[in-house]
Amino acid sequence: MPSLPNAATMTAWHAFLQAHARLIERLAAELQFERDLPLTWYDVLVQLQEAPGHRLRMSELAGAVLLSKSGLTRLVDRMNAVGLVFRLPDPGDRRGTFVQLTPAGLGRLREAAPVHLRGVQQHFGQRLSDADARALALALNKVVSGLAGSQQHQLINP
Amino acid sequence: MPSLPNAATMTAWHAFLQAHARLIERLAAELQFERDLPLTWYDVLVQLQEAPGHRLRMSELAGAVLLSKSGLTRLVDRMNAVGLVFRLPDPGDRRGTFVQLTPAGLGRLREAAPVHLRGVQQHFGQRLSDADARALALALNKVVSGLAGSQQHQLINP
DNA sequence: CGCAAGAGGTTGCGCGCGCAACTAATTGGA
DNA sequence: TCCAATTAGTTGCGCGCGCAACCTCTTGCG
Repeated sequence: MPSLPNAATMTAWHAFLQAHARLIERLAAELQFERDLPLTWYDVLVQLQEAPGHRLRMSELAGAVLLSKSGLTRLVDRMNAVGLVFRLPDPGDRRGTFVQLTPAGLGRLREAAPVHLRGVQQHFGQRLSDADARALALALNKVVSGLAGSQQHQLINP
Repeated sequence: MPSLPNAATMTAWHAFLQAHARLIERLAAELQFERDLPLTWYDVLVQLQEAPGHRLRMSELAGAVLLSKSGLTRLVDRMNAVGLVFRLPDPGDRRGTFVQLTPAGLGRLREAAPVHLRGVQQHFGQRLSDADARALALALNKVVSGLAGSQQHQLINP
């Protein structure tokens, strides 16, 4: 049975929440105002750009950008409507759908990336020593792998 | 002019985003299913409980829980409707409104806190050594104070 | 085979939030 | 003193998201 968090843990926890909220707010605002691009759209563009053939299955993409299936469906609808991505049926599995980056989408990403990366460096990287960054990555990856290991919350008996 | 983030920074950044998304999702789900309480409500209850007289001004509370004014107005509406908090005019400044915890609200908080704190320990604190926790707090507080210092994004010339 | 069980996506629906406009009260000059 | 500028909070509105139900296609087991 787990005990309660100690003071050091709670301090880290509060700093973590504060940092995330402020950083995301700031980065999203910068991207929106300087490149007219929501952060969610940017995430999709990055994931597709990194994927082989610049395309991913809907479900893979949903997992990568931490969105629900329905949320991604509508997001892809919107991005498709303005020509940044398009849908492509999977010939091998006719249930499946690929999402692929268009040249326009790649262009938008190339415009936006410097703004976003500059923000990450300016508001996050710049404040951290190399040791800080390594310590952060190490500690938070422990947390992530711990969460990935434990299973879904038990809701009902199927 | 800021340079671009290095590899260590980007690694830390990705771990940070992953950890936050997974942790919040998990903690919110646990609180919802075990105590039928949204995480946002829990945050409000905590802030009020910590405040002198168990009450805060709307604007102070909005800042503390990282919500917009309108968002907090509706949230307090809902929590008031089920008797966890109530509004109280400020006699000293008749524009202002206090929000105060009811006994029922304090009760709900006391039921919920062990669940939430157990989750923080189990999914976050437990994975971290004392040194990890201190390093996290130190690094992230640097980030937060950096953000607090830089001013609002310049939108228009008034 | 043939049909039940499961997986991939989309749609109906409602909710929580932010933005901008608004009201009411306070403050600070000229 | 008085009125413009500011501050506190609420309301109208629309958007982005998750949940659950649904449809289609695939898989596996008799």
